[in-house]
Amino acid sequence: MSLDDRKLEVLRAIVEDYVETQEPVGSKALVDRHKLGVSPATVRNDMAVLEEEGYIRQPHTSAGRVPTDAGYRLFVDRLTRIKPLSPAERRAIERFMIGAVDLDDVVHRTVRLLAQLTRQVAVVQYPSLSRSAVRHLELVPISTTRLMLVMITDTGRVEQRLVEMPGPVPDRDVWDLRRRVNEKLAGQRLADTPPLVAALVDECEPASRAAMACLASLLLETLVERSEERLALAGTANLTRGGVLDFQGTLRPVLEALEEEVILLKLIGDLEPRTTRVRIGDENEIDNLRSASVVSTGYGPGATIVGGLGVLGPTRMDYPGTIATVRAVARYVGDLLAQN
Amino acid sequence: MSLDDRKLEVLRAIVEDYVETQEPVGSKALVDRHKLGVSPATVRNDMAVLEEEGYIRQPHTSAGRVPTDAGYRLFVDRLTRIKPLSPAERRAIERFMIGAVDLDDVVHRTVRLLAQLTRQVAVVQYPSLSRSAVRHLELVPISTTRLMLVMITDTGRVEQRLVEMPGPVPDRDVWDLRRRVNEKLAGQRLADTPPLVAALVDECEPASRAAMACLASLLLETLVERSEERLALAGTANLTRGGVLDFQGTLRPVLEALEEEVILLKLIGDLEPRTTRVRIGDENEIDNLRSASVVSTGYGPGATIVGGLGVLGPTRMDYPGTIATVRAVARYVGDLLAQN
DNA sequence: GACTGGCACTCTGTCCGCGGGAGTGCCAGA
DNA sequence: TCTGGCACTCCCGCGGACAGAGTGCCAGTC
Repeated sequence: MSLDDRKLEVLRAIVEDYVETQEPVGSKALVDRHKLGVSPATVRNDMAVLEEEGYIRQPHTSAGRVPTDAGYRLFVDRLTRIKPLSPAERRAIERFMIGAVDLDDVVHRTVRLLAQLTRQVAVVQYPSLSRSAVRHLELVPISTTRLMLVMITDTGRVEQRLVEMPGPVPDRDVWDLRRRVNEKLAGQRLADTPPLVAALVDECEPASRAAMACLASLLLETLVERSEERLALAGTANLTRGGVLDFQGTLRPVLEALEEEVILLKLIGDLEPRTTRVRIGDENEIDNLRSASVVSTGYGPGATIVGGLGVLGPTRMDYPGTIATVRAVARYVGDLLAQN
Repeated sequence: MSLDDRKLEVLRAIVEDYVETQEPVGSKALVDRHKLGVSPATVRNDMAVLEEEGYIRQPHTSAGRVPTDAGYRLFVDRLTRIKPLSPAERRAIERFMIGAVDLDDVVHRTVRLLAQLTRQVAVVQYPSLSRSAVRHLELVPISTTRLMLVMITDTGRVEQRLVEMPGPVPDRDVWDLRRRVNEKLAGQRLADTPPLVAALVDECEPASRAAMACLASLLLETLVERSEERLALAGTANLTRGGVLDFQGTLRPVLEALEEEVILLKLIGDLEPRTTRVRIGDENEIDNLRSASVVSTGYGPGATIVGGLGVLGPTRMDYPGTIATVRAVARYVGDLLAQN
């Protein structure tokens, strides 16, 4: 056998109460707070089964029960009632995001908004270069042998890199380079550019080939291969809510993980379209985050995904609320990007 | 009377021991560890005086002594022996900074380096726009009525902003605008530009005046007035070292302060040239940081200062070491910038 | 067969009292 | 002016006692 409806209901009640009170919940308290229609003794029997199945556990004999990671997982998968955003939250989103002037601004506002609404740590990835298309490439002479390469993408990102040329480059040549590069690459997705860049060099007359090769290698190396990802973080102070009880005593490992961009990108940079991913405790591959949960999703204009965003908090988290908020914010940001 | 040499020596010993052990230090331990040449009883008398003068205090009767903020202040002002960097530290700086490819890279490496060397929270301000000069302004058409304005400064910063033009702007006009703007502004410090920008509009023939006015107002508003400052942060995990004893129990207020760019800028954005500023505990204007100390200094190529950097940690901090490191890193970054 | 009330049991958190230890302040003497 | 000695104060850690919360189990009921 496995779990009948009432046992699931008991699990839900335990999760909900524990998330709220942060204290192990006992059978008595449970029947008091929830209309389960049965006596504490019955609930105790159900709890024993739930514990045997690994969904809840006792911190110690004769304490109340606490959900395990598996318990949260079941809760999220099967017991979550979709919780619509409150009007106040909707208004907060609008108010926060209105008047954003550029991409940087959008990303920063978004991450703060997320942190504030969910009362957790928020992470927002900038639109990924590899998923963006080149809008324009600009070459600006800095000195006789140095050019600044500025790339503007259709998602609004602006990336720049200094190019050390093999020799002096007269203005005329700069114009020429700029024209060729743009003709070839403008409108192309960055992921598709490598062969085009190679072709650019091949098609070059010998005179300017050296310069073009230099430019091309830089383009490939720094803008495509290293495919620079950026992200913004906010709300670390929220980690200190609820005492140091969450995160088993120390924030240390969590703070350390949050400093590593690579880790954060792994967390929110999952690419499945239109789904919200929830990683609970041990499901996280990163050891430092074994006591944390991450809710993340992709965002982008229309149906395409250009980047990820999400929040991180204790496993003891309001999953329905957090999931709803993350989704809503992602949708809003997507719409904002679509307006460009 | 006030403090003779031996009393100062006692204070120094107390500070040094307390910083190291994080425990109140008593008279006995003091004479054991330091060659003071007097007995514990004598030291006790000196301690009584130091306490009366407000430089040390007892957590409770019959405990050892702990330096007060004033004690640290005196220590920093009068008792700090300059501590040269270890060869290992010098090597770490070199190794860390070598191969930085652009300004973003330099700033990020710097902030991580600082955090690692001092084992504290590090903050680095990007070169301030208002202290930079315009190297080049670029206008890139995004759509018929939208331009992307890209500004490159002599400190390597690249800022961009979307400009919504009053009407369609043909390519010819874009060239014209770009030429005029650059002729007028290139080479000027940003702080000096407002009258020049105004002049730009005045000198414009009526046909393109509307467009220029639009561009000008954006330039003024976002690039000069709002004088956008950026900064980088690293090492927050270091706040958790030494238990939660530092910061009187909760990291909360400190983490909150670190989220506010405005606050951080106030902390490290002090402009006096070539000095290192130390703010100890209560000397901080920000309430949330009353239990923290900040060591900051300016950096820049040659003698000019273009930005600030510093570290934040518990008042119980190794001041001589931290000051030396902050200075050394600032000098190194300055040299790096000068090479451009 | 499923549910319930009752009861004994277990474990935690807390309060209390009690030394041991560290450190001080003071005083008399060198 | 410094020092050794001494009494005093206060923290800290330990063990025991106790109340409270919660459980597991069992016998009884529908």
